[in-house]
Amino acid sequence: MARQRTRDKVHQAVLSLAGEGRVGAITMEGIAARAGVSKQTLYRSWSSTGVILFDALLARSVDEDGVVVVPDSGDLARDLEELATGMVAELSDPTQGPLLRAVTAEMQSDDALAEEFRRLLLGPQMTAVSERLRQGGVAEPDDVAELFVGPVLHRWLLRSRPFDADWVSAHVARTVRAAGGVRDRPTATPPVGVTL
Amino acid sequence: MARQRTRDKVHQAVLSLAGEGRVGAITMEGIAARAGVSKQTLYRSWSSTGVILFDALLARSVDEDGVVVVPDSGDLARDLEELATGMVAELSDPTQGPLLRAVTAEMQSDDALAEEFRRLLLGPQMTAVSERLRQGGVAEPDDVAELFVGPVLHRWLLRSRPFDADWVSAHVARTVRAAGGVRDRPTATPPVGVTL
Amino acid sequence: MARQRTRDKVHQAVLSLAGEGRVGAITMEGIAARAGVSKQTLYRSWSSTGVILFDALLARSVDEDGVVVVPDSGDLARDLEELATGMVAELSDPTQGPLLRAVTAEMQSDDALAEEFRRLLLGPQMTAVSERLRQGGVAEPDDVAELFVGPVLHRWLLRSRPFDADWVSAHVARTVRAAGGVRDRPTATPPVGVTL
Amino acid sequence: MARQRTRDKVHQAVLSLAGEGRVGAITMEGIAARAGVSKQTLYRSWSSTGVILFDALLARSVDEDGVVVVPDSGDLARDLEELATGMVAELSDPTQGPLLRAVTAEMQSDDALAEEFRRLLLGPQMTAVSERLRQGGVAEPDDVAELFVGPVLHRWLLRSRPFDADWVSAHVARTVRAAGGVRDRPTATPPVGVTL
DNA sequence: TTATAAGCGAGACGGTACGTCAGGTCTTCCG
DNA sequence: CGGAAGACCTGACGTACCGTCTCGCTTATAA
Repeated sequence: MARQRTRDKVHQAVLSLAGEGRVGAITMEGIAARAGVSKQTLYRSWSSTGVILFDALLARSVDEDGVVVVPDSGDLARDLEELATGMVAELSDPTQGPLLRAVTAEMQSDDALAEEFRRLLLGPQMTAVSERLRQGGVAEPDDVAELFVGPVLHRWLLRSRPFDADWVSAHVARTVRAAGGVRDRPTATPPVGVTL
Repeated sequence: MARQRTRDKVHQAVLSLAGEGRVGAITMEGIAARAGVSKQTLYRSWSSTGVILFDALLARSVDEDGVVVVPDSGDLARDLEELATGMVAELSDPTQGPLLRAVTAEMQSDDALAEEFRRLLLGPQMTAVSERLRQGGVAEPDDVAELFVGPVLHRWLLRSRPFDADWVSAHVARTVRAAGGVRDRPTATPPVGVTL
Repeated sequence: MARQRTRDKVHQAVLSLAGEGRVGAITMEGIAARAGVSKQTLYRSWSSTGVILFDALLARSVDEDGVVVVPDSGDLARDLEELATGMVAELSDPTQGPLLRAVTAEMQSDDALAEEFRRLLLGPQMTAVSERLRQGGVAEPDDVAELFVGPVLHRWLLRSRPFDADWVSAHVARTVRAAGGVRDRPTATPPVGVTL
Repeated sequence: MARQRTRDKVHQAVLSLAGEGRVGAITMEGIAARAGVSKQTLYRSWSSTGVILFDALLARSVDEDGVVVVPDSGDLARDLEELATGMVAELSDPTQGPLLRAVTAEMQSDDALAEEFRRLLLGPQMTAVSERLRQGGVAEPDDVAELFVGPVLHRWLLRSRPFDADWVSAHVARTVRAAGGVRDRPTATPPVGVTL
């Protein structure tokens, strides 16, 4: 069956539409037209634009192996800074960012989508961060992961202030302080990974 | 433009519709019908459902004096806990919560709405929190305010986990630790207020 | 585009609405509702109520073969009288009359509709009358056809006076006189027909 | 009070709007705006756009004395030709023509307007023509007047063919023939007039 | 001269219809 | 026989006018 072929065309169409701005204006009809696919075909596999956007996002962000990678150099502060910088880059990406915004918006009124989002994207990422923190000897790694990620989300979703490198460093410092200091291993081990 | 009588009818309609769940399904036509008002009248004063929802929210949350009040007992940890508990209560309120969700969602694709939100709601609130932190001797009060509020937003918007009292306490403790400890005044002063 | 089934429903709806008087109050929404059809479906095939009314009129008046028939008994005066009587009957018909009134009214401000009207309804009819006059040996048949039809239109559109049988006879006599008398064939031939 | 002043402003506005084409698109709001008058003032004196258009038309066509003038040189054919030429000129006038079209259209679904039209415009004009024909010894002057005017209306309203001088002459000849020939006075008398 | 009421502009208001867009479903027909 | 094409019903969009209804602001007489 031409399923994968169709998925690719649809993802391609979504990314190209998203790249043109106006992510909020993406419609089933628009995607169908751009992908050269019938509306019926879309509805057969996805129930709403939100789901399609999320699917496209996922296909791109877990590129091949379905693994979330978190840096693990042995220096927690350095790793957190790298992590935060990566997040900021993704959120600022002209394609990824708007897609994530749209999905986050739709989640607010679509429970099923929210569930998928948590299960396939948010959960693994939070787990990976938490795991890295536990490696570093942090006591309540889940909560500290939240403390680390929450302010980034706040700035981004509420658009309060732009990101800059100084803020990222200071934020890492605060997070580490909140965690009760670092007791990281002195020697490096392989990076932490979580399979989706 | 719109007479106060009309505004009241519209806000009333929005709240009643929001109370019935399905906030995502609120439409201009639905509001007009419920309020007993014509569509033209809505469009004359508000440009989208998002703007109306926000207006209704604002009218309700700054009831009379347009002032954001933050507790100030002299004990920063206690005040933050009270503050967080209040936020959680609002976010969990069956009317406020869904309205805020809807507005936050629409902000993602409506820059003007986002601007208003920041100017009239988010800004004053963040400023008030920040001000209380400064009173408590916190060094970078704006950033710490963000650190305090961000994780709440994260849990709520991404619906990762429900709120509970223990988490609130622990979160306050982490925030205080991240702020570098408290050097609060020993005696109470009047609560901090910020006029919208 | 539109399926025959849809066209039939629409024509049916128009005729039923027209039969209820108030032809001037016929609207796209009204037709859609009565026909059990969506507005989109109407707009897909017809650009205005005028066009729909005209289409319904046409569908009814050229029932099957798309031919305009003019009597041809060999006696021009008798044929013209029959023709005029038929016209008067149509204009007085409780469904046809109001429809024609409405279409004529809309033609005054819709050039495209006027063009269609001329091409598909007025033209063939005038040609058929003219042809019959030519058969009767009338010198300038087009102009005399106009002389014959014009006063009927005048009475009807300007609502100056009602039609009666005596007037019809006298009008035919005047027309024949204006044509310079009759030199009709003594023997009957098949009636004149013009294909639309 | 300042009634006449208002009427003038309104008539002025109507004529200027009519001169811009799109007579069918003339609205109460448009007239009010152009005339610098409130809608209430319009509704106080006129019940619909059709009535206003007709009023403006009337104010212009019976300029001062409210009299319809028909030429009366003693030569009926010549007078009819002059008359027809005048009618054609009016119907072709870039302001009068469209106004008349619009009024004629609205008459089709507004009985009260139709009645006024007949009483104040059509009636006097037909009577004047008929009177001139009677002067010329025509037997059934009312019907012949109709025979004379009808075809002009036919060409104009149904937009079948443009007017030209040759057609006018031929039409007058046909009319005279239909009337049974002319038995006009050899000497001229004052022109026939009918007071509105 | 000052109230004082009538005439008027401005325009908010509840409506109806407009013409368009997209959401989902169902049918047709081609490869 | 699966999928592209697209007709179809539905419901909401945002706009234009409708006809009614206050509002204040002239302005021109009556107190």
